[in-house]
Amino acid sequence: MLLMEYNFNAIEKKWQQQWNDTKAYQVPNNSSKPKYYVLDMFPYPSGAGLHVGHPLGYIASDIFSRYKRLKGYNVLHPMGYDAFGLPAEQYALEHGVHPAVSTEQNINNFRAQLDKIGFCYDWDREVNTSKPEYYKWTQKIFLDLYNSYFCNTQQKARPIAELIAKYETSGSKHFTAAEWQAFSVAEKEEWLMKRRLAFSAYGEVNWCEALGTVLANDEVVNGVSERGGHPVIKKKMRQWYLRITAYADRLLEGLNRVDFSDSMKEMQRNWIGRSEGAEIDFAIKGSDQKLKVYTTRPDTIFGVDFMVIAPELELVNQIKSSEQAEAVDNYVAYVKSRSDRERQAEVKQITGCFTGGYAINPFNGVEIPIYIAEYVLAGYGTGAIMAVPCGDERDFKFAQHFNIPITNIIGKHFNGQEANPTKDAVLENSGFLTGLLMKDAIAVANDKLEELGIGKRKVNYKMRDAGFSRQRYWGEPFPILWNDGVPTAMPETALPLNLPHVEKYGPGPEGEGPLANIAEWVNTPEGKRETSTMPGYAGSSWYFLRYMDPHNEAEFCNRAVSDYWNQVDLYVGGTEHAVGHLLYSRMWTKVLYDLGYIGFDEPFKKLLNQGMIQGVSQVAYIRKFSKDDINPLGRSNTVIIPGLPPFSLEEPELQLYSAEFVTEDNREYYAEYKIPIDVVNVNMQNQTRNKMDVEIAVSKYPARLNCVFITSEAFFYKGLWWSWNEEKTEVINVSSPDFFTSSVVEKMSKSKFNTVNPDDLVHKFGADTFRMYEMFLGPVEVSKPWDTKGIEGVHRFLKKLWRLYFDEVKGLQVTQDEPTADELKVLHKTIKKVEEDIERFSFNTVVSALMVCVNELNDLKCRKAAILEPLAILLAPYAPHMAAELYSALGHTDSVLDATFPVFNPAHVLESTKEYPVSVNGKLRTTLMLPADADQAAAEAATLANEVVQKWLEGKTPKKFIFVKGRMINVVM
RNA sequence: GCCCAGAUGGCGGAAUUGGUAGACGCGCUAGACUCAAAAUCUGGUUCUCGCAAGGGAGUGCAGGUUCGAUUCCUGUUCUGGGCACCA
Repeated sequence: MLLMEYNFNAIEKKWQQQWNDTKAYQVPNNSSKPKYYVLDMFPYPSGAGLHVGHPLGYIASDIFSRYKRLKGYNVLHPMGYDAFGLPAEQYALEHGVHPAVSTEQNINNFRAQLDKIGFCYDWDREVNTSKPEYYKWTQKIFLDLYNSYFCNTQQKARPIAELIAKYETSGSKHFTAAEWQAFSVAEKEEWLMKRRLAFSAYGEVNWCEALGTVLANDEVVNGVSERGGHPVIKKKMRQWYLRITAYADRLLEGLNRVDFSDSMKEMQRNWIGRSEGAEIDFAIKGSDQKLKVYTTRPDTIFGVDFMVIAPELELVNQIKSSEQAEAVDNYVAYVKSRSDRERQAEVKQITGCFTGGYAINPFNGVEIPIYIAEYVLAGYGTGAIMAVPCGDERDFKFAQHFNIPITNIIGKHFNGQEANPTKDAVLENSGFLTGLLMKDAIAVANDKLEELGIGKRKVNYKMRDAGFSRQRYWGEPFPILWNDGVPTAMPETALPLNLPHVEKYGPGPEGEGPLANIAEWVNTPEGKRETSTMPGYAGSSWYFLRYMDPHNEAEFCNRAVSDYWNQVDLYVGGTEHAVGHLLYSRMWTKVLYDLGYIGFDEPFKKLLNQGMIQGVSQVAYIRKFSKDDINPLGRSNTVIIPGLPPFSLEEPELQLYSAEFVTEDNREYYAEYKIPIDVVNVNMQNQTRNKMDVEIAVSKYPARLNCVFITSEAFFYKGLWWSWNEEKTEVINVSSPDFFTSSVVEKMSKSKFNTVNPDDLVHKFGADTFRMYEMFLGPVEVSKPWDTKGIEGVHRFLKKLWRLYFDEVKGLQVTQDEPTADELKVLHKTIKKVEEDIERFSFNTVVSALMVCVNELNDLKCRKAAILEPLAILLAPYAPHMAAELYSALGHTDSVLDATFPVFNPAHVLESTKEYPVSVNGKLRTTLMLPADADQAAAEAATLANEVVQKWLEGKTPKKFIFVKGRMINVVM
């Protein structure tokens, strides 16, 4: 009976088993077919499991992979796990479960969920970054980074041995060869550290004294630790970094050679933040020190009214006057508690502090007061800016706030009310620059600065070197040993350096990671091990290479294999990785290319961004009562229920108000409360409202039994509805009075009770329906809320499609008759649409096209194999199980996976006539049937003879007649 | 605050190059089948005036360019993502 009706459970089980048994998704590393590499962004196997938002991109890439296979490609489509990371360690801290254990559980769960959806991954290529077989190579690539430097002449990475050889023979601009040879090991290492691509230096971290640990930005909320609410300050610690800034220009250049969206490229360009400007040295009054500022506008140097330097600069202590010392120290302490983002985001409230020091303008000798302010960050430029209030809005506000007199150098272009950042004004009041157009003056000022030796042109990048160490346990250990503060690299032959097992996940002494607690691991005869571990992006910066050659024990990826698979042709993932992962992996690829390990320097040829599927949270309200308040029904806050002790409505978590009570006016008196329950949409006066069944809600979540659900009709408490009777509150006999919720669209998250689990949907409707529905929701790149209701429409469509082939009673009904012209037209129209839309990643409209096709074939009562067989193949990327079943029912013993995609024949869709829309003055008035080859003259004659057109012309002669062949007709009068 | 994106019926969305706005699906609604229900099938469904024929308005908001704008330009509002230790 399997063949009669659409039994998706049996069909999907059968084909998944068969594809598994025949290794149908195994991909060889060589083939006569052209190659195609489709990759999903590396997932972190979170403990929360998959919700319907996760597989969106996986389904899109799966469809594309299957499509490419039908088109005759050898398609690499792997999956694996970015398994190191903070959440597993956090879970270990709280529950004592070792991260390796919880990670494995999560992976098993993740895999089981993925398998149900029917993906075509080649699971023989699965990788896991937390396995020594994998992180051995992450460590090896780290050593390559450590043992390389960026050669400015060749603009590429070279082995550091070449640099050492150069130092030994010819020295550098800082030292002679003889001096180099006389340096101690530590001194040599200090110089080399300035060049290594992976290097160690001091940097600031979020330090929480109370917890004795370094915190991730995620763990800091409003300046205090998320756990416990302890103060968090900035603290300098020795850290590892990757010298990504050396690659800034090449990362910019590479963007021209990849197919990413313009906005994605724009975000990366802005992140890199290349700017051309000048560094200028200002003398400091009464000091030998210089104040070095970076500016992109040296033309405004005569308009400098004050300087602002980053509060954390060492210089602050040297220039602060004794009168200002206390204020400066207080301000510096305040800034230490602020995150970089807070420091830049705060614009309304201007903060800062005068240091008491003055810089001297080199051109006119004017004394310029030096301030510190949080909006200047030490990491960008020189950490000091020259402020020109007439030309910069923030400087202007700062000057106003501190009553600093403003110098006007642009005459009438500055009105004294707001700054004018123009470059097109003629400079006034500007010494040797007076009379020049500002944009021309930039070069003149730069020339002068360089001539006088007080400044030089400088290209700057906003991007900073990437912090590469974490004071954590669950990450790759560094293959580095320390001796008296000097690091040495372990030999590659000693890799992997295994992550030791620990029993405790708490921090080590001095904020070091948990590894510092294992003395026997840290102390070795060769030196002390580095105790921090690598960050999450270490393993994910090169994983796309390991998939090509996942079991290679001799190298991370064989060169011949990476030459075959080459770049990832299609990379699918979210925009949230725009500047993190994508930049890091692009940098690593460039380094590996420079060092000759691979033959391409951009990892991802085409990037497809997937939108986020948001959850719809249901909200009830909690009344925020004040002391003398009465509840919204005009009664006191106490509800009396006969036979029960009176309860007060002043225990907010217990009373949930129906949304009908909340209006715009009184909204401030209510707080939102997320409800874990599905709702029913009801139409009321042309408005959709969400009605919740309180009894079901309570039965599903027994903890809610003690809640009071308040509606205008009655309230629900302890499983009963009670009336709002003036005299006495009594049980009423009603079928659920309406309890309304309002809905909020937001990120899917367990805490908001708005997650939807794909397993339930696959169980109820089948994987094929689920896959199609995810695509049908909308464009894959766009974020949209999930609505489970619509899935039934897609399920109905698949059943309808099934019934084209099968009669419930009579079974397979397909005939071998010759198809009619109409039937061929429907098929070929669909082939064209499906192919074009998949090629442009418009996956949602493909589903519509298939629906239209099935509707039309149904109208034509088409049961012909010549039509239905190609249709099954068109369906295969989206609903592979059903397609396989139909294909085999049509008599095929070969696999639908390797069928040939139907070829579009334009002869079948030719039309002899075209219905033209006819507008008068741009407004559509009628349509007109014309021969497809009608020319302008014929069209004009037919149009003017048309009754409706004549009516609108009112006897006048049209001024203009517009005819766009095959498109439209417009008569202008 | 800065960077990026988005806004179209009751809902998700379609309109690919500036050319018939609302395909397809959900929901709603009327009907067929049924003792009834489910399932299935058929019709209707942007708003608005009108018995109808036929008008008018309409793609967040305000302008502009054009014979013609959801599409291009300027400004603006709101929503989402990112902002360097979540991944």
